[in-house]
Amino acid sequence: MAKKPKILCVDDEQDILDLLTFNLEKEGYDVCTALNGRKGLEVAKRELPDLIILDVMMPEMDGMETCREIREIPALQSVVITFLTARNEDYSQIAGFEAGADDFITKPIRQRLLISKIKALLRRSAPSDVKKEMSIGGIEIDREKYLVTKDGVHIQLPKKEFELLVLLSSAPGRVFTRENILNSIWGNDVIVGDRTIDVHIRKLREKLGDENFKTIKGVGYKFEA
Amino acid sequence: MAKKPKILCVDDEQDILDLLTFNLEKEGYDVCTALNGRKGLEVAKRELPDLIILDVMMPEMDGMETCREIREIPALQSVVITFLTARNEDYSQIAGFEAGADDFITKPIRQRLLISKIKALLRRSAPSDVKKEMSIGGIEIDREKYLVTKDGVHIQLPKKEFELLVLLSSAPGRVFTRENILNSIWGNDVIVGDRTIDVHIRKLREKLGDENFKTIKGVGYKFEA
DNA sequence: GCCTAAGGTTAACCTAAAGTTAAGTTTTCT
DNA sequence: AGAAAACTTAACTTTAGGTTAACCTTAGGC
Repeated sequence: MAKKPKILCVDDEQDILDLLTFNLEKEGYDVCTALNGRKGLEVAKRELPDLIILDVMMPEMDGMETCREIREIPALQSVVITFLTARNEDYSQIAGFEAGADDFITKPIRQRLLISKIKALLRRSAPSDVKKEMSIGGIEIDREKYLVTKDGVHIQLPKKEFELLVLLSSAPGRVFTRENILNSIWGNDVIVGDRTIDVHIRKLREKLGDENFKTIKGVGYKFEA
Repeated sequence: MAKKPKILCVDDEQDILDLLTFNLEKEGYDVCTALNGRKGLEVAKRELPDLIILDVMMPEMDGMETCREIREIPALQSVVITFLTARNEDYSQIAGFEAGADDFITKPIRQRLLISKIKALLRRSAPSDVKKEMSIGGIEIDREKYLVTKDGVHIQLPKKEFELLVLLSSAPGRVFTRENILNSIWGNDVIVGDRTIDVHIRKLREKLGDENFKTIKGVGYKFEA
């Protein structure tokens, strides 16, 4: 079997954390916890869990805010986040989905339902193991050092170009649609013209070789060796 | 932009269907409806929607049963299904997840919440798409990479041809009618001549081998190894 | 075995999408 | 503040690929 999925639970009540931990560990998940939003963010960065359960109501930094900040972190972009809310808080669900939540669990927690939901959510999400450095076809990319080397020569790329390269190279061969690209580099809300992407692609092609960046007309772009 | 996502709503109350249709169409979705489970199954087979909203309580064939039967159909295995339930029916949610549901929407329907949920579900399901690669009779199809390999040789197919191949190969051996094909690749509203499909089929036969694409005269086409 | 309708073939045409360039704008750095 | 670098936009060109129309072939009912 694959590695145990890791779940981070964030709630300000220790009782709830215990309850979640007990039930989730019984199901074979690897559980970690945090008592508030800020700590949750820290733990999330360190542990890179597969799923995060966030209480909406927390002192200091609430679930919404935590969720938004988590979504800012590139390594956690694809993590599944579900909120924990009191029943009948529909209005908060709307804001929640907009903050980047994937689902909601209502209190009081029904154990069987909790497990079913978690399973359904994890079933849908793909495993995400991202390496810090990579080398494909003479091109080396070091995401942490913000450095690109082609045939042994360092190339300093501007931010947007670098982000685009990182995105495309995160799954070599995979096609990213313009929508994909806009969402992950510019964010859902920012609107930039379509030609902007082309221009950045052009720059990359100029600097790193035409042949590595393929256009799939009507679909998007992909990076290949 | 990508093709409009297609949503099938199944409920025995016309009022609810109208409400759903109105709200979803306003958001730019392609909506179709059915008044009971059995009809829902029929429409689902014909239209191959991206998401299905099923009322749990329906005469004749209830939501659970419909859901189970939908999951039996290969072409619909990865469709997102959400149930429509009365509030406080948690017990039915457990059974629902086990029947293959992805989420629940509670009545009375809150419009903003409905839309948020639908968006979140479609967003989540889009990239996963369950199986990304498949291999039938020497032909490998990788949806992510938008890449087809025949006997070890990469073949780059144009968008429409690729979509057609993906559709036909999603249920090898099954016959897709021209109507099926038009509905799922071009969408309900777009109208293209009949010969257009033939031309794309021809291209596929040229590139991937005549023998794999069978014509059933008067009915449609099927893909076989 | 003929006739008809469904399907096959081809090449010309058309269009939406991507490429290109240069001119603004914004940001960053000294 | 001023200059340089990065980013975005706009206007224009190019092109892949989608569609069509006109004609040809074939299956299968009679």
